[in-house]
Amino acid sequence: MRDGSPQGTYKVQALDRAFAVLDLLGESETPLGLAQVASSLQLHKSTAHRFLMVLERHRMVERTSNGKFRLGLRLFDFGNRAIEQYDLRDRAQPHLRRLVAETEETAHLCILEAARVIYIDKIEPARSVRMITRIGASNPVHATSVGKAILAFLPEEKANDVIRRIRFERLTSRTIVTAEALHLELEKTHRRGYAIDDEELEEGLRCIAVPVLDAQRMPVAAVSISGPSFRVTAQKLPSIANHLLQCVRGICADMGYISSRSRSSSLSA
Amino acid sequence: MRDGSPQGTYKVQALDRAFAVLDLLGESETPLGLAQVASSLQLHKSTAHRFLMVLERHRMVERTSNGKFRLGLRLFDFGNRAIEQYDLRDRAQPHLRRLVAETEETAHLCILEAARVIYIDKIEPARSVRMITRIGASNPVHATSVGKAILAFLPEEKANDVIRRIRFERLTSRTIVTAEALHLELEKTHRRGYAIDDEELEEGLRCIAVPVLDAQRMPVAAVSISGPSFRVTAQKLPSIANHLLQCVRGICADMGYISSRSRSSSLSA
DNA sequence: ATAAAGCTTCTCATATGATGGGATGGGTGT
DNA sequence: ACACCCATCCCATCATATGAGAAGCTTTAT
Repeated sequence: MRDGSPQGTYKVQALDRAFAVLDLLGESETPLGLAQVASSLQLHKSTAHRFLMVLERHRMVERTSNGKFRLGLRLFDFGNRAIEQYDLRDRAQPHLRRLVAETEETAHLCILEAARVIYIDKIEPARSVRMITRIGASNPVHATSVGKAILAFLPEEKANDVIRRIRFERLTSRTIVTAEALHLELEKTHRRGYAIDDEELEEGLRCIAVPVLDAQRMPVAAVSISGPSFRVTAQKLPSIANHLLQCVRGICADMGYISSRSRSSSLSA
Repeated sequence: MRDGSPQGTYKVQALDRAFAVLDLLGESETPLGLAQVASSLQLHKSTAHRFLMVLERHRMVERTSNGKFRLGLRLFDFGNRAIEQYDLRDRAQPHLRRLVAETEETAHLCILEAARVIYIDKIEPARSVRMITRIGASNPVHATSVGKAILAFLPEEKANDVIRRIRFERLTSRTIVTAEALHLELEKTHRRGYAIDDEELEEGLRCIAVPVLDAQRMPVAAVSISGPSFRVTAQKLPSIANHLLQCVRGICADMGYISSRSRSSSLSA
């Protein structure tokens, strides 16, 4: 009973509804009026209104000049508090910046949660076209280089726990969609020392990632470089991987993950 | 009736409680157990437990390995969505970076909400000791350079609305604690073109700020440089102000705030 | 080993507190 | 001026959250 938490029991209607409101506002590109919120969520006007007023009091939503609602900055506050614990982010930034300067492609810093990877930082090269990812967003482990990088260096036990939770959705023609194929890939990844996502998440996008291992050699995060396939070519992979490894080495040092005789075996280029 | 919202009416007990839980976890440095949460908030164990379970289902809180609770990464997601609307932040970053490189002191980007300024970005010089501010946090307008910078360039009307809401708390011996004194200071600020906080928020901390004006010349944000008083000396202020003005000019250009014959009058050095 | 204390998880009868029908009023466009 | 749409507000009803308490589980003390 210590595994997943399939039991959807424990309800507090009001909370579910409130979060549905926040979700809705978060999804919407533009601020929404009361009526829109109410009808989208099948709530009655008065109910939606009451919720919005309470949420506004807590600054979880705010109103635009024309009276419409959007997410409030309190959430921004909470979000930053939530991420603070992972001071990994702050410490990693300078290293990521150097990495981006070297490779001229977009770098991401991710951590694992359940069976998804969450983007906790992103650095883009000045000249590049913007990527669509948003910090805070998440993607499935099985279709990302960062996901595979972390999984490949997790102990069997833990890795299997995660893999069991994956819903292998197909995202492109190359997405890995079976646990067996994933296991094979992870083995290759471990030997190679870095993970590759060859258009498995998105057509035309190639990524390469390296895990950040803590003092106990447990992967706590991963750093990736992503770019259009025509720029991130197969020949360039080893060179990029080298930059990544160096970057991660710097992060580990900064985090105080003593390298002892450390990452020589499977993680040196 | 279009002014403040003093009416604390509109209650949804469940929501207030849930946010109290999040607040508590956000304040706490370390993760808390169920019992701690329940007693801190005077909730009964079962109630607190139910809330935490629901919050966990929504990933608003997560559990550490030893079963304690802390803020969840869903909040990080929401926070980033909330801030996304202000794409000001993204666009301003490179300019702030340059500013920090030039001045070698910490830069902040802030916006006004009610009678407080919210830090939406912070860039620190590599060598500096870390400042204690956290992105997402807020400070009262009357005791910050950014607050005064924005207020000083707001139309009378609006500025007074804000000032009326201020609870003039004293934070240091130099804090401005009366509306009259603040009005005088704002006038000086407007003429000068930049705002100064001379240890009014915190002993030993001196800041200087310039507002970011949109196409209608309305201040939408402010950029500041903060540093220890012994480094940010009176003589250096004009020079720093110049860097700030240049930085802000860049931001405005990037945001598409057409400068027309613009910021020549009161805001050029 | 065993007991005791402390904390979490779970169940259920109760009344508290959220609900939504509907009335009111303000704003906008025709 | 009229009609429409939308936000705000009120209040009787009952669905919902509540909290006392029992049962598990883990850790610490004896």
